[in-house]
Amino acid sequence: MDVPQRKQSATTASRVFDAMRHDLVNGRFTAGEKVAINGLKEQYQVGLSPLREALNRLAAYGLLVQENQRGFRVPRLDRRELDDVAGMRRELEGMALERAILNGDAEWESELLAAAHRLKRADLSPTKVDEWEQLHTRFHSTLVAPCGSVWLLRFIDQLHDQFDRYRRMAPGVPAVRKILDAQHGELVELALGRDVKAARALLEDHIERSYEVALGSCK
Amino acid sequence: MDVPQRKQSATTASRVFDAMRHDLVNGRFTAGEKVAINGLKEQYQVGLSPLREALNRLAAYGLLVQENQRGFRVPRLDRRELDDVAGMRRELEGMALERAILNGDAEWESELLAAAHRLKRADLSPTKVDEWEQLHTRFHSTLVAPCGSVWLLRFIDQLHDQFDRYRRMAPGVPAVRKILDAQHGELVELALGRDVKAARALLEDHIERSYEVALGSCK
DNA sequence: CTAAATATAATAATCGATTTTACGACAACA
DNA sequence: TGTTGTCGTAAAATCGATTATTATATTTAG
Repeated sequence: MDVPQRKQSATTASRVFDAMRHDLVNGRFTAGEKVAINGLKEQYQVGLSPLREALNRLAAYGLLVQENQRGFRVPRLDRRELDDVAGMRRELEGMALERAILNGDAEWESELLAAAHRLKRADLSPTKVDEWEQLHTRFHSTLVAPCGSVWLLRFIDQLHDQFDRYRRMAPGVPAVRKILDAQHGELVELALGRDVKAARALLEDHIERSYEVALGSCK
Repeated sequence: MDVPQRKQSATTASRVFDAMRHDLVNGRFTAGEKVAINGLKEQYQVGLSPLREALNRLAAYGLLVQENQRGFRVPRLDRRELDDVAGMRRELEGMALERAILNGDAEWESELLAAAHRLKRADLSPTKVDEWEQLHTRFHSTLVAPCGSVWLLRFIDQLHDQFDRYRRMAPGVPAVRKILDAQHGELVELALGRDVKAARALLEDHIERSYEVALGSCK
């Protein structure tokens, strides 16, 4: 038996898109810098056409800004932009969570418990941050998954990527991190208990606290 | 005095993106059809590279769907998709209108009046539909413009394009059209009167009625 | 006759090279 | 000194051709 190839016949452009998206969100690019296309060609070992196609997608997605005739730039870290992103996350994820709690079935409950458990067990040691981040993203997306709106989920993902770019640039705050981790468990409890109002309030508080940590990247 | 050239040195890819976005929203492509890249090359009189870059952006934007190794397709018209889009429009534009009414200044009031007036005066004769559509879009975007969130406006634009694709495919309903047109004026009144609740309720009703018209494209 | 296997045609994706545009240094002029 | 204009270089955008993949037609085995 052979493993079905990781992404069935992914195209070069898609692979570059995924890789760059990951690298942008995780702060591997300096905010505000101009993207050196020829440099990226070597960095990702690809040709110009698929690379440019990936850059175009990333710009449409909002992780790059495109200026006609003068290439692509990594967006600056801007306090007001972060305010906007965090505020929209509160609104949209709050809305999505309410709906998810109303719609979510037993299967969702199981997956949510599983996602929370995996996240709690994952360690946050410097070498495994990426893995932790992935589980964290997975947890939050599981939480709102059954909200019933594809577009809402799409917007939330997009905002999450924007937000994480700031958060990953910011210095960690262990004390707050501890609170945030605890809130993940509490969120699961409230969600399973179908306490719509309390769950939403907690999620909004969770985002608010994360926001305060993320602010550290704007100074 | 010379008119600053319409789009200062826009790139070929951007021009194609704009043109195709317009054509997709206005139903110049058959829903569900596979995009014949070589055909488009002739249709828009451009080479392959800028065309593909435009297609990639449109896919990231949601007006095309991209399937690795098998090109691009025009999304199908799907009843549930329309439900989702309309529902999200109600939520997000409602939210944006509330904020806009709280933030909007005198300049906004003027622009809103102007936009509403231009729309009312525009005729809807078959040859000038495009012009009317443009004024209509302009009106709705002016209405929510001072909501204070760039991301909210971005999502609203995106949803508007999605929605209009359905509406423009649907047969017109003159009786409803008349009501909708009247509502534009009422929206201005309520907005200028800073009646947040009533304005939001009316906007949501407005979207609901448009939705019922747009439904005609799914049968 | 049906279904799997193979060959063929169509088209998507990518590459390498060319053309076009912007940016910075320097010179000419006010 | 400050402004404007020109040139050279670097980079972005585009083109034309090639390669890889999928879809279609045809063959062949059961």
